[in-house]
Amino acid sequence: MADFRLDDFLPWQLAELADRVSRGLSGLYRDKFGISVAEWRVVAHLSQAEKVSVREIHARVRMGKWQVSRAAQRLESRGYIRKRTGRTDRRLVELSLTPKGRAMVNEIIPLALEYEKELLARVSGKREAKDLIRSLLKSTEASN
Amino acid sequence: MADFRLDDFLPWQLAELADRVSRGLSGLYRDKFGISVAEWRVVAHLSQAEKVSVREIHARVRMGKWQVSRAAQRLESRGYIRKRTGRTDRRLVELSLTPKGRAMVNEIIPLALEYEKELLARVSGKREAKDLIRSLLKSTEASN
DNA sequence: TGCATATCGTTGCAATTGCAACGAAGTCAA
DNA sequence: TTGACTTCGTTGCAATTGCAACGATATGCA
Repeated sequence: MADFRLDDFLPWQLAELADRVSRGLSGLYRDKFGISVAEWRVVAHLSQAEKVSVREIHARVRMGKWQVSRAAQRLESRGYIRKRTGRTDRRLVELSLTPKGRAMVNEIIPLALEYEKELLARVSGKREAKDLIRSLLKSTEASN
Repeated sequence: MADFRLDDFLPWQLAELADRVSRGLSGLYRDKFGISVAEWRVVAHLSQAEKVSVREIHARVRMGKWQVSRAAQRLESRGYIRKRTGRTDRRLVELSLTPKGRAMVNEIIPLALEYEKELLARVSGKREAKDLIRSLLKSTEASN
């Protein structure tokens, strides 16, 4: 039963890899803008749409909604986003980027894309790589 | 600059995937044996070798050494491992599985391997998949 | 040998996290 | 309209985590 090597075990490899990549990437924006991974995810998501509710981000990015809430608080206090009560449904809180936040995102995104590119540069078959990840994500989708 | 989709971004995909897989896997041993992910990693690592020091696990699995230390404490208090001061270097603490711990590991490992197998089952090109992960791990190795 | 320095594992403490409970707002049916 | 029920976002609190400092041991150089 000694035929188990932890460093050949896919779940562990994925955890290790994700951790390294996350740390590497966060280095790109932590120092410069003082935002955390959670905060980066929120603003990155906001860059895709005009107004987004906490609920939507929670569902999409699968962060706890309290996590989104606290990230939004910090981002607002630093002037990166604006929070406004929803017009039609007043339970909702609409988040949107301020010009300052937009500027920050516009500065980070190229760095992030560059980081991703370099990550894949040394890998043979980038196409297959992305397909594989997508496939794995699909196959774990049920485990909500 | 709206050409950035978070859910197509590799770092985020990896984080999401690793999280899902980790949760799914831990379900296999959490209920049955009441051990955490950190504790599982320690015993899994111990299954490969007779005696291992805290230091070695810390370096290998890249858990904080205090994390290893605390996991070892809990594992010892439940009778899964034994801690003993190193013979030659008395600063070291040698960790080893008790029979009870060995039995637990022998029960978990097949489940873990089965889980990994199912994870890859729906993926075309398992060989390439493992190669890809290894390749990515290699390319992020410097970012210690 | 003796003293400075390094390493190992643990622990105290502060920061972070996750959960569960809450108030506010909305929905639906009677 | 009222009252039961649901949903949204926030927050209090407890558990977890990470760091930095510590005691104990080892090493190396004068």
